[in-house]
Amino acid sequence: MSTSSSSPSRGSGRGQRVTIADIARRAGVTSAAVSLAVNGRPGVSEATRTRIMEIARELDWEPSPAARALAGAPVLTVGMVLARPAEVLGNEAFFGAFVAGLQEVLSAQDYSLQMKIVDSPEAEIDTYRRWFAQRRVDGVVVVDLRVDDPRIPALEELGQPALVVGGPGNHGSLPSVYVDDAHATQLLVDHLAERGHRRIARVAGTSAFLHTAQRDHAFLGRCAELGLHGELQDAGFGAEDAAVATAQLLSGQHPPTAIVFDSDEMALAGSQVLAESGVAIPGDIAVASYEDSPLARTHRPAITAIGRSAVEYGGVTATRLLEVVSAARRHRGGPVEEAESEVRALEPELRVRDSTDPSQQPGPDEVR
Amino acid sequence: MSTSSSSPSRGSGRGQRVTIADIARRAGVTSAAVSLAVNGRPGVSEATRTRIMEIARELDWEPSPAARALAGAPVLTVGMVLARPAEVLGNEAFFGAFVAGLQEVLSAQDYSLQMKIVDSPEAEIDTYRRWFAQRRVDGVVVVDLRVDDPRIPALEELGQPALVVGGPGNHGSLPSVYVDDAHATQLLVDHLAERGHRRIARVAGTSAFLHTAQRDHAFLGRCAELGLHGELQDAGFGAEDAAVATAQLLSGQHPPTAIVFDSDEMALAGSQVLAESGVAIPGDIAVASYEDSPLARTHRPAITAIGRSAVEYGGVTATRLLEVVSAARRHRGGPVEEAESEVRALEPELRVRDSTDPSQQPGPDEVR
DNA sequence: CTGAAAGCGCTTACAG
DNA sequence: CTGAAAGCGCTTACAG
Repeated sequence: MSTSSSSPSRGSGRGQRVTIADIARRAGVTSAAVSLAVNGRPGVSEATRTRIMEIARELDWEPSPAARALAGAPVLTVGMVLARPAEVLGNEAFFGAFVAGLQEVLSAQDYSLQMKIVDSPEAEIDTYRRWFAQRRVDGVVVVDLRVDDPRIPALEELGQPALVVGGPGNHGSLPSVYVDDAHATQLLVDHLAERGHRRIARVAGTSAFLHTAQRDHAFLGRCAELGLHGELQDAGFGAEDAAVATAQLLSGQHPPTAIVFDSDEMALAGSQVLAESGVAIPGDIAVASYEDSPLARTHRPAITAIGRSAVEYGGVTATRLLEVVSAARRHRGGPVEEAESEVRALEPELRVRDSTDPSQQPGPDEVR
Repeated sequence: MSTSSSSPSRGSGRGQRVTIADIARRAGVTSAAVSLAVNGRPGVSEATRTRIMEIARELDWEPSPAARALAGAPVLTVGMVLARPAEVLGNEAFFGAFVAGLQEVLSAQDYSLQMKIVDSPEAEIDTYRRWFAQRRVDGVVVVDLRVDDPRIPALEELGQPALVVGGPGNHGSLPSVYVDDAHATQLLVDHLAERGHRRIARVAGTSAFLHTAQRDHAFLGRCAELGLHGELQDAGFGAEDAAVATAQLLSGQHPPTAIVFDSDEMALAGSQVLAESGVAIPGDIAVASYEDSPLARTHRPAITAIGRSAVEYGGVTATRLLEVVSAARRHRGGPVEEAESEVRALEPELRVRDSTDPSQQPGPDEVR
C-alpha cells in the first residue's frame, strides 16, 4: 500500500501530522463522518464506524485538542488554583493524596488537571476569569473554602462549571462536595469522653477556613452536650504554631487532659512539646488528630486520628465535577441543576491508637 | 460610540467572544497587524501598536489558546508526570515546595503546568508520546531519575523539549538540572566525623533512584577516605520502612553512633524507634537527614538536615525548561544546544541542630 | 444514514 | 512597514 497517492502536500509540510482528512481519504468517506465515528456519535453505520476506527488506529491518529477546542468541543481539562503559601503544600499529608485521587478519575476520562498557585484570593478569581475567557478549562474545583468566601459570588457571576470542596453550606448556588467535619468532631469528642476525659482542648488551624469554624462550633457544642469543659486554642497551620499553642495550654491554670489537633503535622509537633515537658501521652494528656498519616502511625505512641481517605475524597470530587461539566454542556446557558447540589463525599472514620488508648495493639491493618 | 455598526453576527452568536478581528476593525487595520502587535513582533509601527494594545484592553480581549495552538504557536503549557504511588506525594516536604517553585516561574511567563500521575514508567512514556503528539505541551520536566532510566532513550527518540531533574550524568543527550548529592553527603559525613563519630550508618531510600545510588556511593567513598566505618541499610521510602531499618541497625553487633536518613519523614520515624528503645539522641546515637522540614525543626531534639530550598530548585528547573523550549523553537528540527546542558541548580547547605550537636541553640532563623 | 461547507480565532509566509 | 489570503484540524448545522 503506497501512501503517496494524491495531493502533494501543499505548503512546507513539516511534521506531516495525521488528520481526520487522511483517515477519511483512506476510508472513502468525508471527514465529518470520521468526526462522528471517533466521537461515538450517531450518524454513521456501525460498519463504517468500525472501519474508521481501525484506520485511525493504524495511522496512529491523535486528535488535536486545539482544533477540537476551537471548534467548540470541550477542552478536556479542569483547573484548580491554590491560594496558599507554597511550602504548605508539601507539609500536609492530605493534599497530595487528594490530588492523586482527582487525577485518577480524571485520567480515566481522558481529562487532565491544570494547577496554579497564586498568592491571594483576588489572583485566584482573576485566574478563573481568564481560564474561562480563554476556554482553557471546562470547569474548576474550588478548595480551601473560607467562611465568607469572595470566590463564591465571583464564580456564580461567571456562570461557569465550578465545584466547591467544603461545607456543608456556604457554597452559594454552586454545587459542592464535603466531608462532615461535625461528625468527625463528634467521633473524637465522644471517644475522649468515653475514656473519661473532662477537660478537652482543641488546637485549631487558621480560623478563616470554613472547616475550622465548623469544627470549632461542633467541638464546643458537643462538649457542652456532654457536660465537658471544652477549650479552643488558635494556631495557624503548621508545626511551629501548634508547638506554641500546646505550650500555652500546658502553662494554663487547669491544663486539659486531652488535646485534639487539626492536622497530623500539628499533632506531631504538639506531642513533641508534651514529651519535652515530661508529660506522658496518654497517661497525663491524650492526643488525637483530625488527619492521619504514616508518621502519625509510626509515632510512639501512635496517634489516634480521623481517617478521611483523601484519595477517595479526590475521586468523588473529580467524578462530581465531571458531572457538573457535562450537565452544563447539555443545557447551555440554562441554570445549573439544583438537585443534589450538595454531596457528602465520604464518612470520616476514627482510628483509635495508643495516644488516647494505651490498650490498643497495632492491628494487622497497621502493618501494611 | 455605538458598537453595532457593521456585519450582523452570522450564525447563532452565543457568547459573542471578542477576537482580533474586532480589534482590527476598531483600529482600522488588518487582523494580521493586530497579531503582530499583541505578540510584540516587528511589523507594525510603535504608534499603531500602542493604539491596538489600548483597544485590546478596552475590549477585554483574551487570546484563544486553542486558536494560537492550532496556528502553530506555542501552547504555553509544560507537563510533568509522576509515576509514584499517589499517597507518597503528600508525605514528602520536598515535593510540594518544588512544584510551588516551578509554578512561580512558569506563571510569571504565562505558562501553566499540567500534571499527571500514572502507575508505571511505561504509562509515563506513553503520556509523553501523546502529549507531544497532541501538542498539549511545549515541553516536559522529568523527575525521579532512575539509574537505568527507560524514559531517557524514549524522550531522546521523541526529540521534543525535555528537561531532566537529577544527576549529574545519566541523562543521555537531554539537558538537566541537579543538586550535588555527593556534596551533600560529604557535608553530612564530615560533620559527623568532626563530632567524633567512627561508625556511621545510612538508611537509604529506594535504590532504583539515581540520587540514592549516588548518595550510597559518595557515602561509602567519603567514609573510606576518612577511615570511618560506613554501613548501608536499605529501606523503601516512607516512615514504616525507615522504622524497621533503624530497629535492624540497633540489633546489630556493633550499632552505629550516628545515622543519616534519606528524608525528613524517615528521620522522624527512625528517631521514634531510637527514643522508644531508650537510645538517647544525640548522646548514644546522632541523627541527621537529607531533607529538612518544619517537623524536623520542631522535633526534639531538632534534627540536623541538609537544606536544599526545594522552592528554589523548582524555580531553576522552570527557568531552564523554558530556555530549552524556546531554543528548540528557534532552530526547529535542529539538534538541541549542547552547551551547558547540565546545570547545577543550587548548593546544598548543612543545618546543624541538636540531633548531632546538643550545644546548638536555636538561632533567630529557626524561630520564623 | 451520508456529503459538502462554513466556521472556530489565530499565525505565518507572501506580495505590495 | 502594511494588506489580503491561506491554513492549522476539527465540529456542527444543513441539505440530500
